[in-house]
Amino acid sequence: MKKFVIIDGNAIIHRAYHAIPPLTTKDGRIVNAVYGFTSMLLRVWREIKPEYLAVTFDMQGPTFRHEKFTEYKATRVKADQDLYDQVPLVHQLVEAFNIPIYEKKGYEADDVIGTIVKRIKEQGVRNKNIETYIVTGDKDTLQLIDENTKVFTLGKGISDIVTYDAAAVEKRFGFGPERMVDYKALAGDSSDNIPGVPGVGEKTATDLIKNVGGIKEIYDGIKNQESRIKNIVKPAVIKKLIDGEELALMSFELATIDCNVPDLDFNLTNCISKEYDREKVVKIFQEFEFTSLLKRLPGEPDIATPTISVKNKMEKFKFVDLKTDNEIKELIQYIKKEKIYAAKALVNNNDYVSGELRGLAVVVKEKGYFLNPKQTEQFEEIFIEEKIELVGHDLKQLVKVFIRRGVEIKNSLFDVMVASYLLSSGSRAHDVKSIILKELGKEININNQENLFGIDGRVVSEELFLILQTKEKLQIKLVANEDLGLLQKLEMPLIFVLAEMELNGVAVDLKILKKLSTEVAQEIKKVSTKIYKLAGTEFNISSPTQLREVLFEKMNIPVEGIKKGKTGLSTSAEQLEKLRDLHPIIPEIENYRELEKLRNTYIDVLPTLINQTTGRIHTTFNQTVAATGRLSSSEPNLQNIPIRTELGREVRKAFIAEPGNILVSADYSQIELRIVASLAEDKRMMEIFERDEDIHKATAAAINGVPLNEVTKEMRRAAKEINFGVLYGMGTYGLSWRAEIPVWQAKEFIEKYFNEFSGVKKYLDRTLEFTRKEGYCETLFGRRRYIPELHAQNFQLRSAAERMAINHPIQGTAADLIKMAMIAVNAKCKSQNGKFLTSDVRMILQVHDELVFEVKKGQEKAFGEELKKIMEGVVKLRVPVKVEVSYNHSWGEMK
DNA sequence: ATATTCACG
DNA sequence: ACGTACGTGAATATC
Repeated sequence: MKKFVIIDGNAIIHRAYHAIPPLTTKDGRIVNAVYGFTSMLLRVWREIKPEYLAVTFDMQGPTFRHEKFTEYKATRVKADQDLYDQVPLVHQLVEAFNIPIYEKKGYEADDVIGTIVKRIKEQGVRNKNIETYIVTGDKDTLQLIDENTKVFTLGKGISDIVTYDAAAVEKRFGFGPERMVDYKALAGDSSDNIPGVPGVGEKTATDLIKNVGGIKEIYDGIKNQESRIKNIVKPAVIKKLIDGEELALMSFELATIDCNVPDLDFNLTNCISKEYDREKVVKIFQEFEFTSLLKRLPGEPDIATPTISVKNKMEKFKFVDLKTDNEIKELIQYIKKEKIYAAKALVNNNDYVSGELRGLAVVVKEKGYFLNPKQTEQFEEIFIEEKIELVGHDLKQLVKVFIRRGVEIKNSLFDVMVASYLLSSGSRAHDVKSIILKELGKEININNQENLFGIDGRVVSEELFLILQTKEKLQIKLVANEDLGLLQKLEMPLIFVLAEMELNGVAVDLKILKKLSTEVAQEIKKVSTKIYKLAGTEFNISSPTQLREVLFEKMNIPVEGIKKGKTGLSTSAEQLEKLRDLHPIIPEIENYRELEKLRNTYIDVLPTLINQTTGRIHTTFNQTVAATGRLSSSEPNLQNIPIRTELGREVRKAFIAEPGNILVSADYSQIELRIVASLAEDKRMMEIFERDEDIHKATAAAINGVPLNEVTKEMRRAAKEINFGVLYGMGTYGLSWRAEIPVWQAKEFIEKYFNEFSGVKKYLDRTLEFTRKEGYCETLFGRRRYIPELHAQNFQLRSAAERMAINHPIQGTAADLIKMAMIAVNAKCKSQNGKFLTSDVRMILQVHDELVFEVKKGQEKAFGEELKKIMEGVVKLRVPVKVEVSYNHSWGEMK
C-alpha cells in the first residue's frame, strides 16, 4: 500500500506560530512558523516515508461559505503581520522541496484536501489502494477519515501529535468520522463561528448522535413524531431543535467540506515524492538559520529512523504481533516455562507518577511482544511469580506503574542499569546505549520509540532483546566480583522502596512559599538598589564577570589573597568573606546572593513542581549516580533543601505533613565517624562512642592532652575539622586552611591526632595499600569502587585518587547501612503481623543519613520507637549505632 | 557546552 | 614542586 501525505500548510503555520517562541534570524526576521512547518514536514517525511506528497494553502479573500453566511469566521481576529510575512517563505521552501502546492480561490484548504482525498480514492481503485494521511493543526478534517484516510493533528504542543483513524474518532467523540459534520451542525464551532443549534452544546450533541443519529434522522424523527425520539430526547431539547432547524441546516452546510472543488488541477503523478534541489534547500536553511534541521534532511545519514540500527545485525530476533487472548495465554505459559523475561512499561508523557499506561514491551528469549493496556492487564499474573526473573533497564519505572495499578511485583528483579553501576560506580554511563555498547560491543541508535503512528513496539522490544543479552554478561562479571549478593540483597529490594517513595511524594505548603516569594522579591529589590548606589553603577550582580569588574577594577577593592579561577579573580562567598570589612558593598552582595539562590532554586521553583494529579512533589531518587553508593535526588533535588541559614530554614518549613498526619524524621548520629572507628578498630575512638561522648570534644581533649572539662570552644572547633578531614583524606594545608590555623599547627595537630588514634592511621594506610594493589577499594559490605588513577604519575591526579580511596569505604558503608535500614523498615510496614500499615506510614525522603516519614497522627510515637530500633540494629558495628528521632508538622521545625 | 556559584550530607 | 577535603544537583552567565 502506497502512502500519500497532504499537509494543511495554513493550519500548521498557525499552530507553529503560536506554539514556538518568536525565533529570529540575525537580521531580525521572525521565522518561528517556517521553522515549525519545516520541522513537521521533515518529521512526516522520515516517519511516514510517503510515496506521494502535497501541500495545500488557503487563499486570501472570501469563500463560498462567507457568501452563504456573512458571520462565517467573523470571530477570528486578524493574524499578526509577523505571521503573514512568513507565508511566502513557506511557499518558497515547499517549492525548493519540489512538492506541489494546491490552493483555489474561493475555497479553503480543507475543501482542496477533501477534493484531493476524493480523487485519490477514485484513482486509488485503479492504483490498488493508496493510504492517505492528512497532516493538520485542527480537527476540521476529521470528517474525511475512512479506512484508507487518517488524520495527524497537533495536540498540545508542536511536537505532540495525535493520530486519528476511525477508531480514534470513535474513542474521542463517541461516534465515527461520518458523523463529524452532524456534530458541528448541532454543537457548532466557536472558532469558525459556526452557530449550531442554540442551546445545544457538546454533550447534548454527542448524546443525540449516539442515540438517534445524524441531523437527518433527528429532524425526520421529530417531524414524524417517532416514539423513540420522545423516549430518548427531553422535550426541552426537542423544542430547541425545532427552533434551531434553519441554523442547524446552515451549519451542516458550512461544516461540510466540499470535495468537488471545480477545476482543481490535481494530478497524482505530480505528487510523486521526488528528488529535491538539495543545494537550494540548504541555502534557504542557512538563510533562515535552521542549522539544527540540516541533519534531518532526507538523504542524510538518518539518525532518527524509527528502528534500532545495530551495526551487527539483530540476529535471530523475532517480533510477534499479539492479537487474541489465547496468544497472550500462550505467552504467559512460555514465560512460566522459561522462567526469565525482560520488560519495559511505557506511559504517557514519560510521567511515571501520574501518566497513563500505554503499553508493555516483553521479550522472552528471541521473541519480542508489545502488549496494549488491555492485554497488559491479562499479563499481570506473571508478576506475582516469585520464581520468575524479570530483567530490565531502570525497572523502578515499571515497578511504579504497577504499584499504581495495585499490582505488587514478586518476580526476582535484575536491573541492568544497577548491575552496570555496581560494576563501575565511578562511571555515569549506565543508559541503555552505553551498556549495550560496553557489554555487547554493539553500537545502537535508539530512535524515537514514538512515531506518528504511536509507540513502535518493535523498537522497544528490540532494545529489550539486547538488554536480555547484556544481563548474561553482567551477571557473570558480578559473580566474579562477588557483587551479585549486593545486587540481589540490597539494590534490587531497594528499587521497591524507592518506587514507593517517589510515588508517595511530599506535601508542600504553597501559602508559605507564596509569602516567602513576595518578601524575598521585595528584599532583593532593596538590596540591588543599595548595591547599585554603593557601586555607583547598575550591573548584573548575578554575573561573576560583571561583579568582578565592578569590585576589583572599578571600585579598586584590594585583591590581595583573592583566589583566581580559570577566567580571573573569584567572587565566591569564600573570597568575599575576606573582603567583608573592606567595603560595605560586600555584605550586601552576600545578602543578594543568598536571596537570589533561595528564590531561584527553591521558593519560586518548588510550586511549579507540584504534580497536578497528586498535589505533591515527587522527586526521583537516582540509584546509579553517586560513585560511593549514595543515592542522589533530582527534579527536584530534595536532598539539598536549605537548613543552615535562618531564611533557608523558612523554605524547609514549607515541607509539611498533610492534615491528620505528622512528619517523623530519624537521623543517624555521627554515622561516618562511627564507621571509621569500627572499620579501623581504633580502641580510643571506639571508647568515645561506647561512652556516648561528644566525639569532637573528646577528640579535642585527646589531641590537646587535657581533660574533657578543659576543652575550649576553639579546641573543639579545630578537632571537628580534623575529624571531618579524616573522612575526606585531608592534608596539612587543607586542614590549616579549613580550621584557620597556621600550617605548622595543622601539621602538629595531625601528628598528635594519629598518635592518639593510631588505629585510624593504620587503617588509612591499610586502605591505600589495598587499593593500590587491587585497583579498587570497598565498603564493609563489598561495594567496590575502582580507582585506577591511584597509580597516576601526576601528583594532583594521584592525590585526588588517594582521597577518593580513603573516602569511599566510609561514605559508602554509611550509604549501604541506610539502604539496608530502608529495606528493613519497609518490610516491617508490609509484614503480616507488622503493626504499621503502608497506608499509615509512608517513607517520603532520604537525605544520606536521615529518613523522613509521613505518619498518621497518633501512631508517630510507637512508629518512631520501632524505627529507631530497626535503624540502630540493622547492622552490628564495633561501636553503638545511634539514631535520633524527631516529630513535627513541618520538616523545617525538626530539632 | 562550560564555568561559576551555592544548596545539602 | 605540586595545590589544597569527599559526595551530589541546579541555576545562571557566557562562549
